[in-house]
Amino acid sequence: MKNFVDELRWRGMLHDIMPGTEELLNKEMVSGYIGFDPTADSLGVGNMVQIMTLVHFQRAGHKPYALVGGATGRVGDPSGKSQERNLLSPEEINYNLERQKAQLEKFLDFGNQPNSAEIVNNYDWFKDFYFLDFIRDTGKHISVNYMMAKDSVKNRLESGMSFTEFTYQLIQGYDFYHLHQAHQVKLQMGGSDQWGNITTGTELIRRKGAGEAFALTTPLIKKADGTKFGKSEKGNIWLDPEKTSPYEFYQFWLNAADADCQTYIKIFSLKDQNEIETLIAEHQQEPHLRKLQKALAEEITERVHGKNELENAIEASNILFGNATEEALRKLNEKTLLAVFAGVPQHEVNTQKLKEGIPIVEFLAEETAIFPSKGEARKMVQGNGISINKSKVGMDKVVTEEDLINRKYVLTQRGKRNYFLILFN
RNA sequence: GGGGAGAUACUCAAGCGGCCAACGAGGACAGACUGUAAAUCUGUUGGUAUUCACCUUCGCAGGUUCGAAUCCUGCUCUCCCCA
Repeated sequence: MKNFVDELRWRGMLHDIMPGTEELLNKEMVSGYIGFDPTADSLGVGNMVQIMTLVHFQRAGHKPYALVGGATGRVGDPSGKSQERNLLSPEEINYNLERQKAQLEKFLDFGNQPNSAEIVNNYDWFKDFYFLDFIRDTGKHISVNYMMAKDSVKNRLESGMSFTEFTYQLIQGYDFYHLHQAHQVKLQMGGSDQWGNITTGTELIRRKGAGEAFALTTPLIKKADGTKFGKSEKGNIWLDPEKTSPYEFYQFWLNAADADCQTYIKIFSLKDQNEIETLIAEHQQEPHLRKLQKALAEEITERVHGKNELENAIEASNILFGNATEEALRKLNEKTLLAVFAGVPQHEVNTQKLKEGIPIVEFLAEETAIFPSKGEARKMVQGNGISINKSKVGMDKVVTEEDLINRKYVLTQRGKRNYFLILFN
């Protein structure tokens, strides 16, 4: 049995740990769980820290439980929230749960080993709970004073919070108790913002005389520039390829800042300590090669989206950012082309107009709405900022049938990074 | 209730009768450099027009004037001081 706590420690994934936890983990196979909140129909990279915690937990020989919050999702966790949350309908929650389950299965081993992962839904044990039973059997053990002392509650006393959210910690606490009784789960893990909720659980277990329970939290990751991890300009980075294309996903990791990717690789990579330390050392020697970002992006993209999608993402990146020429672009078949430019804004133009040829400014401003006005389009062309099919164009450019790729497409670039795929039909 | 100051483009902020599509700063976008980075340098930043030029914009509505962001009147809103 590997030392799980040590593993988290060198990876920088240990924030807080209850006394006795490490001893327990080194003594026997432990069942531990982390809860996931079904407020979105996909997990995002922000959830990956927790997923990886479970992965390392399982790799150390322990038994991971992923709890999806069918019940808690109906209440709303006030931790770290400054406002009361909107409640989702039961249908939305169920849909979200199913999607998240499928994603968890990509990371954890659900086979037939003693320490195979399991997914549980707390709605299963809460759905038949009677309110009176709950407040008698559970509420009796936890005082309001204790609940009020939690940061998640204290921080909201000024702005106000509903009774519903106030009770959240009891519900989550009861989850722990239930898993402790039903599955001998002795450890709950989570982000450091969950410490309060988790200790309500250990407290409940202790007061109900049910035995020992332990807790461990991971730090919340922040980016070096202080902004929130897990978001790009376009918004959240999701694990669902429908919501964030594998290409965008790959790019997200590839674009990580130098300072950040040293933290990330320890958290998100399954490589061992030696290998990671070597990579970091190499990265510091030659940061411009960005070995870390590449290793990180490749490993994670492959795990989440598979080898095929990773290769497509790399290929797309080479075409979009490498020195790919017009020839390389023309060599792509239609399917790859569309895959590469999935997520790029598209415009449709009538093919008839091509017979005459479309002057570049008209093409940019009127036919495709890439620019809102002709003047702006003209200035950008004069400023050497427009490429058609990877080649810079000047004011004399006229778009004709010769420019079509696969007889249907014209790739337009504003600057280096903004692509527009024009579809002729 | 009394007195004062102000409202300018994405934001801040000049301009106070013609030279104003409006100084400057920030932001944004693009170019060079670079690592698909940071920093730096350069350009663009109301619309139409290849040029001349024209149109629309300085809180809103009127007025004075050959000509108004600029002067006058009314209105709306904001801030400050005294009660």
